[in-house]
Amino acid sequence: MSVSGMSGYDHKTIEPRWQDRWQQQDAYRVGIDKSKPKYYVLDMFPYPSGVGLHVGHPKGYVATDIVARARRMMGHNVLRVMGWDSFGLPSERQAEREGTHPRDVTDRNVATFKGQLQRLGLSYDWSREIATSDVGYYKWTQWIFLKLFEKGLAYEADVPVNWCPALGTVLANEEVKDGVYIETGDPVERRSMRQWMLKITDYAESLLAGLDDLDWPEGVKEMQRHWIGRSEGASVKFSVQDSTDSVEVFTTRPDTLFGGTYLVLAPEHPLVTSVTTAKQADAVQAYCVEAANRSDRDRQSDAPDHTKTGVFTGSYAINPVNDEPIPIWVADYVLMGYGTGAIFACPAHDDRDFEFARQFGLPIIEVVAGGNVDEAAYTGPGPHVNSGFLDGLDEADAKRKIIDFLEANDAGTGTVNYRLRDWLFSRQRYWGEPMPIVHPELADGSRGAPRAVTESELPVTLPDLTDYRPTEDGAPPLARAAQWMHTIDPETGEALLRETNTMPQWAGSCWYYLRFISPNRDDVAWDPEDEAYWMPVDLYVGGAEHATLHLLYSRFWQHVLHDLGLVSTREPFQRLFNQGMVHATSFKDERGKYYYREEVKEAGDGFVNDAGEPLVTRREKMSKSRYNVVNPDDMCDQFGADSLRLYELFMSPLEDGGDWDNAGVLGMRRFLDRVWRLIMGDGTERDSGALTEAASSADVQRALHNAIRNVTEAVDTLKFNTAIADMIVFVNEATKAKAVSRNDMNRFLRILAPFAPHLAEELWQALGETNSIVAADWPEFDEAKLKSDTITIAVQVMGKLRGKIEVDADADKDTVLAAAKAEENVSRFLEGKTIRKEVFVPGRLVNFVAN
RNA sequence: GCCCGGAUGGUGAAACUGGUAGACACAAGGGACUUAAAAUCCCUCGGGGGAAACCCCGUGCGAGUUCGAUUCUCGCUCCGGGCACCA
Repeated sequence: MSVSGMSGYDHKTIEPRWQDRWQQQDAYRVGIDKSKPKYYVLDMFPYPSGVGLHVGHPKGYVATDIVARARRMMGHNVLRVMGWDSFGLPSERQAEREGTHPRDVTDRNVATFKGQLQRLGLSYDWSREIATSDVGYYKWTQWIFLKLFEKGLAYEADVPVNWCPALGTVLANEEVKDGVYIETGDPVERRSMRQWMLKITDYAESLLAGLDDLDWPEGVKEMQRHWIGRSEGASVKFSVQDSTDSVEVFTTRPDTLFGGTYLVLAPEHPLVTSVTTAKQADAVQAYCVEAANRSDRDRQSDAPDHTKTGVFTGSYAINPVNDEPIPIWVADYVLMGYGTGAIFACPAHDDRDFEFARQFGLPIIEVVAGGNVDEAAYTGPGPHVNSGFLDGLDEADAKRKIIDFLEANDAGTGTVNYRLRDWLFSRQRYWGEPMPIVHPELADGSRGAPRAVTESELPVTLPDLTDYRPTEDGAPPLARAAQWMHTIDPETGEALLRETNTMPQWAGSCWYYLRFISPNRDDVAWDPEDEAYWMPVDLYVGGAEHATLHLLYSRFWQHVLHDLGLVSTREPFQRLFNQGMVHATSFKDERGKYYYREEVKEAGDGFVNDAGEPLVTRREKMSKSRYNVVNPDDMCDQFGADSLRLYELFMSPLEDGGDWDNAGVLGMRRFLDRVWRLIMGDGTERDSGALTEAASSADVQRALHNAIRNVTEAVDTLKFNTAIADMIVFVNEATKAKAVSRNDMNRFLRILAPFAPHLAEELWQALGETNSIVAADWPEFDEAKLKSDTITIAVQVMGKLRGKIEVDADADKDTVLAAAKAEENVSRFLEGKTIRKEVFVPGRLVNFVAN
């Protein structure tokens, strides 16, 4: 596959030339004239991994680049920036393997990424580049943490973590599966460790409410709503028989309390020991130990296929609605992390309770009519029965009445519960932000209560280390930096110990959109006036994989900052768009080994390897491990960045990923070659372009104005694939006509410029323009030019297409109907029939209903 | 299991609030130009029938609403993503 030899379009000289020129001219410097409207378009910034980019990554960047370039031409100040989410575990691991410092690894990876992005001609203002691992950046991450701490939203707590003894480190939930570390297979155990938590649960209601007005994909909003998981119900107090203890449970169905036949505590519930009778003590303890060894994740992930387990404590609780004693059980189908860690079970109307009751022979009492509770739990609607004063009521009324009853009898209240948990914010890792926290060093060498360092002590810089693994006793790696860890209070001289946990990778990405506003200021995190001008982000484009975590965490910080009066908007990202994942063909043999495209041969219908064994070909997500990545650098070499940019968006709608095909890039290259020839000719004597001073034909003009209209709309709707098709149609029309006016070509280059900036600039200058096309005005389309004198009307008989007629665009209904009836084929189908109905759709079709 | 998306030619895909299914591109085939090749330009390109005009069938499957359904409704199948004992 190669590009045309005769064409004068040589991307290898044009693209570097204009990239250099734009850089010299500072063409993408963000404007500061605040009288102009602003547009903040943001890409989810990447984690600079060691392997570099493949062609799937820049799809979103190209889309935002087109929006940015077009908006500049439309007269907006555009904030268009790029940075690096550069703290994180992979760099730390890579550094460990190479025996270098994570900072060096990071710098090298950033350089690779940046080089690849720059070749694509993306119009970032690189003077605003940031990296979360730079001291000048993380100083302000620490500053925000102080705000959270001061507001009581950061606290320490003992929580279970995934501890991997072999690696001597704590692992994230997503790194653990089936009790082992997914990468090495080393076993992971649960340990309770003191961890920093952020109280995101305080913002559950705020985060839920804020979603309504956001211009986000409905699916993402739904996922966040589900993640937050608001449920209304009641908290009910059950006193324990013959004891002063009482158990509090949360339920969304307080109306079924009369059907409560037992109570269940989570194995970790603090009352388990005190309610267990001496006779049951051994059994309960054995059960709890076993449950403790299974991680929360395991307990939950295999839940559906597992039969329920549990053990009776020996005691009874008193049901407050009827004073009946019901047994108290311990079972791991109740989770300590949700509600109160205890439930009352109503097996007749809850699937899980039903299964458990069946398993252990516990009674099942129907309290809502409508099902058959001997067969299965009934969760549908129906009148209450066997429920005393609730009998006959529907669910909503029964709930109201029972809550009134509970409140009147001091046995419970109506409450709201959330599925959302507090955010585990500390990591026992090196390559992250140190926490701006110190503890008094007590006489025995242990740590006292945490307190914040003063703002003037920021940044708390990350000390240099050579060994990044946690210490033998499980302390984070920063504990090795003894000199750094031991410090003194600058005012009192008190001995202090620095916090040795670092922040998770999410921290830096939580607020980077704010730092881009004033990236080079070291006196403030962001300038308040500039913040008020630029925020919120008008368009945020990135992968759907961040639907909950990153987007929820960022919103949380923004809400807190808004409550503190530090930012002007409550929501950070007004409009969100998820670009799709790019797929490519992969080749795999029976053993599951992958092959590169170059290693396989076509054979009949399929492909074989060198040994002639048939291979399975599949369309899979593009990734290094599947041997199906395409490097954007290769595409830039072969076809040029402009062709690559066009293909990224032409291949499919932005929200669908699409299947990569190098031949498609060639197709875009052919299109650009035709654009070149229209203006420059093919380099031979007999053809020196198609430009005329006279006006283009009506057909050519119609195609041009249609393209202008659709490209203009696409800047807003992001439907670039069809916009590009319309530009192609114009170029095909103009090529066929062999003549197009200089003026029209001038207009066309301006709508092409956001897509293929290098070629457009080259040809723009060839037309005699002296200012850069980057700063040219956006062309308007002329509605009148879109209309044609005649239109084609489809003619149907009984809903089937029988002919087409050509009529004047302004022909009235009677004229059109007459012409339709006269059409040869149509008249044949109408012959001998009576027309019962004439359907007339102006400008489109007529349909005769006849029999 | 639950929630959210999808399914259209050999391929990626178009089709605006129900109105000419397959724009545009890739691949394939044919032709022109050329000593030849590349490039370029032109033609064909959902399936079947027919010399042609045209006809029949066709948007995952099965029903329905309608003059008319890729589009709306109901019931399925398959694929992708998310959540998964959340009381």
